[in-house]
Amino acid sequence: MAPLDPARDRAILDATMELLSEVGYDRMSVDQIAKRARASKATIYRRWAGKPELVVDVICRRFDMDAPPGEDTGTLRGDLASIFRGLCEAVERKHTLIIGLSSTLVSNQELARTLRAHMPTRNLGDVRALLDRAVARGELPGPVDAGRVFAVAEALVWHRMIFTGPAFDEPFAAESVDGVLMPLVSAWAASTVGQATDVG
Amino acid sequence: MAPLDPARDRAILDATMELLSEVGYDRMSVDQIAKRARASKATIYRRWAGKPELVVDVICRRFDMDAPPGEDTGTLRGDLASIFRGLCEAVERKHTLIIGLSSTLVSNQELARTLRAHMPTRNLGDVRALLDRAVARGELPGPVDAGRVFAVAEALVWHRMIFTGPAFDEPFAAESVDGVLMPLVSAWAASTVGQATDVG
Amino acid sequence: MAPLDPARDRAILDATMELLSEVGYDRMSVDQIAKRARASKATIYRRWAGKPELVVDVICRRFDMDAPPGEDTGTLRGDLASIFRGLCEAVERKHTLIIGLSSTLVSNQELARTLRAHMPTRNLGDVRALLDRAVARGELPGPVDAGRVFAVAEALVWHRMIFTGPAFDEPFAAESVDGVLMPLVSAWAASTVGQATDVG
Amino acid sequence: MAPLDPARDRAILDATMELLSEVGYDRMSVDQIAKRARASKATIYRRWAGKPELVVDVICRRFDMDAPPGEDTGTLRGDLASIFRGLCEAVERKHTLIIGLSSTLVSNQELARTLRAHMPTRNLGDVRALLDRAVARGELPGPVDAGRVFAVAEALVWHRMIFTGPAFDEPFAAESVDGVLMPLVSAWAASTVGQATDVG
DNA sequence: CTATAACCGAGACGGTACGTCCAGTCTTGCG
DNA sequence: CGCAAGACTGGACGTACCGTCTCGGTTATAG
Repeated sequence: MAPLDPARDRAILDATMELLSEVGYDRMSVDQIAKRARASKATIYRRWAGKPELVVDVICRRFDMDAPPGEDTGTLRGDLASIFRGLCEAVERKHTLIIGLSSTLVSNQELARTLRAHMPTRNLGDVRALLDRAVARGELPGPVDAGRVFAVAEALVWHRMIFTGPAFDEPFAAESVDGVLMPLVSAWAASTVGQATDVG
Repeated sequence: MAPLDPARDRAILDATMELLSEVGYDRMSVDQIAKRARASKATIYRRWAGKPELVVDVICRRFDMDAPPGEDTGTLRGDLASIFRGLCEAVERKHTLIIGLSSTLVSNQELARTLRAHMPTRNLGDVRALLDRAVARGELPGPVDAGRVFAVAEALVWHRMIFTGPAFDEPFAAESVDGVLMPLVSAWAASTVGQATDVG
Repeated sequence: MAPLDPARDRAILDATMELLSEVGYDRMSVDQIAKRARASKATIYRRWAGKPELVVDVICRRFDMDAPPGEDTGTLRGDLASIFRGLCEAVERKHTLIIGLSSTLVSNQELARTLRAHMPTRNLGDVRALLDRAVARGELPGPVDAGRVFAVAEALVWHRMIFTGPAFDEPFAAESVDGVLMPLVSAWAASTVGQATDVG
Repeated sequence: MAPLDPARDRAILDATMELLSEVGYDRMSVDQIAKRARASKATIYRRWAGKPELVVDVICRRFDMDAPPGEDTGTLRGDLASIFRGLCEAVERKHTLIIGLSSTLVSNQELARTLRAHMPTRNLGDVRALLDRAVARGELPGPVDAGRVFAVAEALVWHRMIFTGPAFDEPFAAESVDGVLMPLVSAWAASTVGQATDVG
């Protein structure tokens, strides 16, 4: 058993995941985690430097942002709305878990980048497919970078969550899709110079 | 001296402000605040219910997001870029202060809304002026809601800060202004139905 | 309440005293002490550097070695036996309390000396009185230094406790009094040069 | 290599011996012992039930109280002083090692008895020889039980060590030999009933 | 000459205690 | 009364240690 037992990793990560959702970051104690995982604190601190690092690891490993795949509704607007609502759901579902991290994310930029890298891959593919379909249908005059679209969508959702809490209601979705995403996609497709991807 | 001495308010708010920038929310203790303000903890707790409330008050009162006023560059694009860079600067300057709040903001939504309400008033006026100038110059075919523009800009900046740290470099500004803000403003001005303001 | 509240001192010392007697030094935890004294650990550690120091203080303040006064039995032998049995009782009664200290006592000789100084004063007076009575009765031909007598008695009792545990049975007392103390006292009284007091 | 390797025994016992002298019983951890002996904790616990048992074994095997044999000085007083100083030296030399045991000795009386049984055999023979020589020379009118003499000497030395630290100076030795041991030996030799050996 | 069995070093594990630090409350004494 | 100073409870944090356990590797005797 010389190497750290991966089964303990899992038990601890699971317990942390549960507690994060139940009581939130601040009111979750390491002793609680240990007790629920039937582990000892030493076992936890042998793996992670502290509570924040543990939670970040939970995010990186468990947080697959498993948004619903994004259906094919037959229209660009419908597809975008589907994706967007999925993103809202995912963020809303995990928000307790995400919250306490911001400070750590900023103080530890490397972890932040790791988190960013692990997070949205799946949805990005969905967005790409969605845009391709729209081009194929003739709804868009040219190709659009899926990354830019997703970055803006993500920015809107996070901004909403940070400033007003996870109130992802219908007006918000409508305004985001009709007021921001659709105009942007149309403009980008019409232009021939929209190559930059540096927004997010 | 029966009423609470306003000079103490100021000393405490100043000390809190400084410490927030220096060490962040989590690692700032109330004892530190008291010591630096040459105040007693009782004096602090007589005024605020707790550490989160104090910090939110600091934000509401001190955090005027004192971005540079936004110059008149003669073009819509230049004006937008000026405002956007100012926003970046403000957020970057205060990011240590802002960061540690996210958890509090989410767990205490009322305070979050208060904060939101107090925060961007000044820049909003600048944005409004900027857009009016553009309409007057004929750069825009119709009026545009300044709130929507500002909300999107804000979302982009925060998203950037949260996920990659405050790396507000030139490519980011260019892509944000040219790739997102300009197309959006143009689209909104062209339409006649852009009234909703519910993005942020 | 700027100075440390003496009432807390007492509560903590009392709790420590009780627990020492109930469970012994090793199995007594500082958390237990805090809980029983309705105190916080911070309050304890503000006063004492650690568990050993606290216990040593308990000894110095509470441990008055309150042996029974030593009755006047009418004979030197009876008086000596009375005193000796009282000493046995005292040591036996407190032995749980005394035990865990030896290591601390040696590593901190100053505390050891303090302890030594505070411990046996009362019995020493009894011994003196006892010897005076014996001289007055003519049982002893001359005066005897009470300190020397008490030191030897103490040495015998501690030696017994350390090596065989507190088995202060009748044979031990008999041998100590008849075999050691009585011959010594007689010899000292007979001599005219027995003034040194440096045994203990 | 089916039987437990005696070389490991020795390495562990040596390491324990060293650490006991260096840091004392309480602050010596089993991990330290294992590390210094280049052994595994399992190897230690395969041989001894726990830290106290290991240390007691160290005492029993290594602690031969290797006092200098006690020279023949030609006089009873000189011989006694020689033995006594040897005892002082031995105790002083090992005091760090001995100290931390008292608590264990008391809480585990069986081990204490074992230790007691193994400890003083050698010196006891010396004392016996010394007394026989004195009788042969006519310095003593009758035989004296060596065990009683040694027990009292031991008690004096330990008492000194426990209460004032190992300050085994010349006055202490003089007072012990001339003031206690000599008078006692004389008294016992003169009596015809001094058979009890129950002091220690 | 393999195979079985015990030893061994290394070190992770659960549990428990330690000593530190912090939030929020309460007390004392001064102005 | 407000204020500064600071002690107080409660409880979480991260470290250290004990005694148990499991892992491979190595060595000795048995077949």
